[in-house]
Amino acid sequence: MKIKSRTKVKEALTTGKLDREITVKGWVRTRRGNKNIAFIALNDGSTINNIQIVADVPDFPEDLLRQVTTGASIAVTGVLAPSQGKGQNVEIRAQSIELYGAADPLIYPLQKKGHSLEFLREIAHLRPRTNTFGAILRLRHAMSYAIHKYFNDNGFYYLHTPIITGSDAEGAGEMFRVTTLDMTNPPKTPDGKIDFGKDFFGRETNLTVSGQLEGELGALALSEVYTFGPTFRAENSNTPRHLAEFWMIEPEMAFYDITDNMDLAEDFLKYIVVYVLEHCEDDLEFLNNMYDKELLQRLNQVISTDFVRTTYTEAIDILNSSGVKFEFPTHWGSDLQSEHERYIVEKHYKKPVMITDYPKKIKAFYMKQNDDGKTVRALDVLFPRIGEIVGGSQREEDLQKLENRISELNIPREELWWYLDTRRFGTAPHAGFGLGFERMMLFITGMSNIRDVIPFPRSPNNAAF
RNA sequence: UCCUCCUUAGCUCAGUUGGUUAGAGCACCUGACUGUUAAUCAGGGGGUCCUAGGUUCAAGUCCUAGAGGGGGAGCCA
Repeated sequence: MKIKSRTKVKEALTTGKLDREITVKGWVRTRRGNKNIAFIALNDGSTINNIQIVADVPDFPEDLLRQVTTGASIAVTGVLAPSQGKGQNVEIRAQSIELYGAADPLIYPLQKKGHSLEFLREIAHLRPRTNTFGAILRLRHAMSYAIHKYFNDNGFYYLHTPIITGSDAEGAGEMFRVTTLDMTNPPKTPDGKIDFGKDFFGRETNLTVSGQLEGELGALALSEVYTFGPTFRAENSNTPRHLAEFWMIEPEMAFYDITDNMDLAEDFLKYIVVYVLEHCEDDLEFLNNMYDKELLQRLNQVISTDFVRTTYTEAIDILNSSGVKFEFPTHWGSDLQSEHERYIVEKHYKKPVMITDYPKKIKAFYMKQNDDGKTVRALDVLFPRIGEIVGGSQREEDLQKLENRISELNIPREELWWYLDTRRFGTAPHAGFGLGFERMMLFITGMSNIRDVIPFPRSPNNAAF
């Protein structure tokens, strides 16, 4: 499909078919020049690179060029020609310029100078027009596509798990309530509680915190499935690594054990990195130069090394014999804190680490219990700079063991009858994990705040745009 | 939620031991320049010093509270 009479900037810059008349459309990044000649840097989002428009000022109405300022949207028709100046190979000699929309330079917030990421967060409606967010959004798309392609090519089916859930048993975090009840005067039960039986679904409902449980239902029928959708956590987390609304990828595979799970996680993560290195060179180079001089080096290192595979118990031993004084002392049974994870990944191994076999006390009910009676087949993948990027496990497929664990943790069993049915009928070994999409974005882009790798971030006290 | 730092022009920031009319760079406006590269050069306009109290002869500067933001921690992906 081709839009008649419009050439994308990316194509114009790379086509090699010179001395032909083309039309480009986009937004002005800068305009400079004098009363005889004007240079306009035009960008349409198809690439981080701008195309240079050259206009002989006397050929155009004075009023028109005056309005061609940073942020304005224009269409330019002219001849694509080798550039006379340095800095670009080709340029367009403008024959006609049409102004779609001016951007009053007195009040347009974006300037041709750099802006702080904090300032850009306040104008999230305009920040896609910056080099940085153009690069990030193109990478976000490329990664999404790579994820679907990877799973499709490997025989996985994309399963759409529900956004609205009646299950409160997953335990992955605080949930957002979904209701149509009148909040100023909700119906009450005889004992004074809110009567959710009168709510839209006839029960309490929330936004999903994970598609995993439903993912398991799919895996125990289609063998390999994955979800890729929005996920909601109402935790009051104020960190550069947490969002209230984020996207999560959750593959779930029948007949996989914990080792298969690790093999998949490593292969999958490397595939995404290879994909963006091959398809997003310009954007990555820009981010490498502007934000993180070691970005490309780190990405290349990840794909050329085997991830370390170790156990929780070994990790504790490493920490205890490290000689490092941690703020939180480590002992077998305590959860690994950020400082511990960082030491393991960044100081001890200096590469991605997969840790398995955590104490069952600190992990979720559905994880497969090991024969030692103390640990479960959990899997955390830790990345340098990011920390935990993947959390998963082999799942407990034994009905009796699963029910026992549910009882021990006082989880309401009746809400999980459908989940337990999978163990009752044709149960099978299976495993899966969750990848935080924006965490992966942080790693790929070198950005340091998760609010800068999603177009419109939602976090405590912030749902603007 | 806890700890900590920050908030001065449209943006990024300086502002000394509290002391006259609060500064710079960029942006913007005007002018100059026949090919620029975040163009350059000259000139100009632009301020609720986050808000509310307080201390003081005097507060951008010190104190208290609040709001917003950054970083760290917890929760996790």
